[in-house]
Amino acid sequence: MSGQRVDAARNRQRVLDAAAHEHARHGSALGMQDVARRAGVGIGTVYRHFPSRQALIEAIATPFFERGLALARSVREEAPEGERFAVYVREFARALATSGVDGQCRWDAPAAEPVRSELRELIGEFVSSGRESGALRGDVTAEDAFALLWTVAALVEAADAAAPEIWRRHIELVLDSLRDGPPRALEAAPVERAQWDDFVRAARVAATDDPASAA
Amino acid sequence: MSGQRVDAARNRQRVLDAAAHEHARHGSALGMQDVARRAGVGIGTVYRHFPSRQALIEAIATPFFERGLALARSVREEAPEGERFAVYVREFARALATSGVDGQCRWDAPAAEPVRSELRELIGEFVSSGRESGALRGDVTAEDAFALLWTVAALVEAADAAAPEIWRRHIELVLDSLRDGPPRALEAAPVERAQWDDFVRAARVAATDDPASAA
DNA sequence: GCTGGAAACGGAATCCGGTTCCGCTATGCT
DNA sequence: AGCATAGCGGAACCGGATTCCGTTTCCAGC
Repeated sequence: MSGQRVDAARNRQRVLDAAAHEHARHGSALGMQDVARRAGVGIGTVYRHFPSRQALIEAIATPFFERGLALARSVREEAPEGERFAVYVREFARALATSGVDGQCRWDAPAAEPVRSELRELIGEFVSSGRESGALRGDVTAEDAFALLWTVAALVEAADAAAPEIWRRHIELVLDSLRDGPPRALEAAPVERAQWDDFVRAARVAATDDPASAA
Repeated sequence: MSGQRVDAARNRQRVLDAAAHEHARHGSALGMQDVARRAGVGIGTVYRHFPSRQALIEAIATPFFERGLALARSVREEAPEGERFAVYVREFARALATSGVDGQCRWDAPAAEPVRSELRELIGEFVSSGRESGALRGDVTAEDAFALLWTVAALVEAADAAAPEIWRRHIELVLDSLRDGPPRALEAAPVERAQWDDFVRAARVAATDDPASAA
């Protein structure tokens, strides 16, 4: 892997760049032919570096996973013990909403295992420190927190950038369910019916497919 | 639509039956050729009745949506005012887990609009009656309830039948966030790390694709 | 009951996009 | 410079959705 020819390394990078560009436009529906053309290489070359479309997509997604992990690390450094999990969920959602990743390159991709594993550690820490400092209910587990992260990801993904109000409010609501003590008044503004309709519409389009637009 | 030939009506039904059968086996990855063969008709006939694969899948999913709606109606009749939303969420999750529907035929399909619309009405009723009877927090809206349903659906879908403990527990947790008064002790058993791993594995397979198995 | 023509049908042909294959080329080591 | 080989390009292959059109079936009118 280290002893590869310089031109090979250069091409690999070109493909990666081209793929990122295509992915930004067409989501995970990107075409291999298009990637090859944009990278200025043959399709064979694309397949030399990434054995399948799926592998290519995962390769693009990797930086995103790493950013998610880096985010968790910085939350551990900077947020007060009791608030870490809540802060992370909010930041995670924001990152996801702006990242443009979609279902095909979820964080459950096999290649992301080490990242996910470390993230699990961190979430576990957040939960236990939250419990110890009395901010989280005593019966909440790391797995609960993970499940919550999972559902938040699904909601954000469906809403995309279309309707951040939806997931912002929902996050506050469910974070409340983990909090120790009586529920607080929601700070987020209630979601209007019209916003909700936009959300559903956007999710529908995303589910159907994305013939997307140009730019 | 009413004045169609009898053979056409018969064939349409055959296609629908065959498609349901294939869908049970291969999920939304069902093949048009296979459907045609099993129905004993030509592919052209399949396309005459359902203009695209997507349309066919939605047609199969319709009964599921209707069952979801029927479920809501019976909950309205049979559950006490304060409990209706909670009961519905649990039943909805159970139905989803056993229905075999997957992402491709989400309840956001355009064809399901009338069903979804009536469901929205019912959910709205559940929420307001729950609030009035003091079971739900005063600041919870129908849209909050919908968002919760959405996330639960995502979690159940990912977990499939693989790990019901995951979503059962999560549902109790988030229902708590809507409940008025202090959080109760969770009745559901905590999720073991091993169960969680199974869940992630299952979700990963589902996301990758479903080459499924035979039966 | 017979017939004209519209509605349906069947399935070969087409389109499309991912993947494979293999002869050719550029690299870098001796 | 010469050679072994990693790497390249892109035509060919393949599977699956969709289209097209000649043929068949139904049924309303005679």
